[in-house]
Amino acid sequence: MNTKFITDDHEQLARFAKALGHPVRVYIMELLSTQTCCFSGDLAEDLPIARSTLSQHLKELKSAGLIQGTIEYPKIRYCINRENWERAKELFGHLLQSTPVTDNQCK
Amino acid sequence: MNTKFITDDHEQLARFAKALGHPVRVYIMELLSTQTCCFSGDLAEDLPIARSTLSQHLKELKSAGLIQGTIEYPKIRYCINRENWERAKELFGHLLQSTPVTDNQCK
DNA sequence: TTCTTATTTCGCAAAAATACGAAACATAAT
DNA sequence: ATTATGTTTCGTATTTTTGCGAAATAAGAA
Repeated sequence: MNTKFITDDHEQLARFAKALGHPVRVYIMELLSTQTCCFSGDLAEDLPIARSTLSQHLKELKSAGLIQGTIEYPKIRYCINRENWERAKELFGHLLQSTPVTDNQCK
Repeated sequence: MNTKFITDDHEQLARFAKALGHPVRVYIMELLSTQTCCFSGDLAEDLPIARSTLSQHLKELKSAGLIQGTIEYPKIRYCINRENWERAKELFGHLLQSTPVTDNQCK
């Protein structure tokens, strides 16, 4: 409980991870990361959940900064937020690519 | 709601992501990914949370398969579960490294 | 055997996530 | 002005997560 062990990067990474912590949201991000964009209705046809539920998942991804929506009436086009996606890439990459030492080197 | 849009990989990635969806757990995994192992008590000294709370975070990481503990009385040595960590690396890597096309290619 | 140590489990409470259907919204078409 | 369309917000219920302190546990030391 000393100075500050949990950094802003830890917090940010946790926020991104939490947003990815549901299969539906993983599915959406995967789709968006290959296809650049999509409409809520198209997703709704694929996924076995209510549209209102899907909308909430989109809202979460949006509030985590991973996607953004632009209105194209009567639809809404959802795309990846590239800047933050890059940031997520960096943070996850840093965490996952760190190479654990051979073994048994506890402090 | 057709055949199966959400795959086992989506589920697995979501499970890993969810486990990483808390700053304390990110901190722990970062520590373990550089330092190979640690004891619950050492973490407890660093982190501003009750020991029982820390224990629950460790339990969650364990049940997500990201870490494992071996008893060394009176302590417990926690290490990364390398096999699953590799799996997480693959899954996250695949998702994050996919290159979105230039723009505007909705279906 | 009794004490000590490191950690976990238990019991609880508060907050957040998940999900649904109904209703609301904003615009474009009629 | 009314209707149609795609999506979101609202209200609600259920489940899960987060957090704490107190009690339990398990083994080694005294």
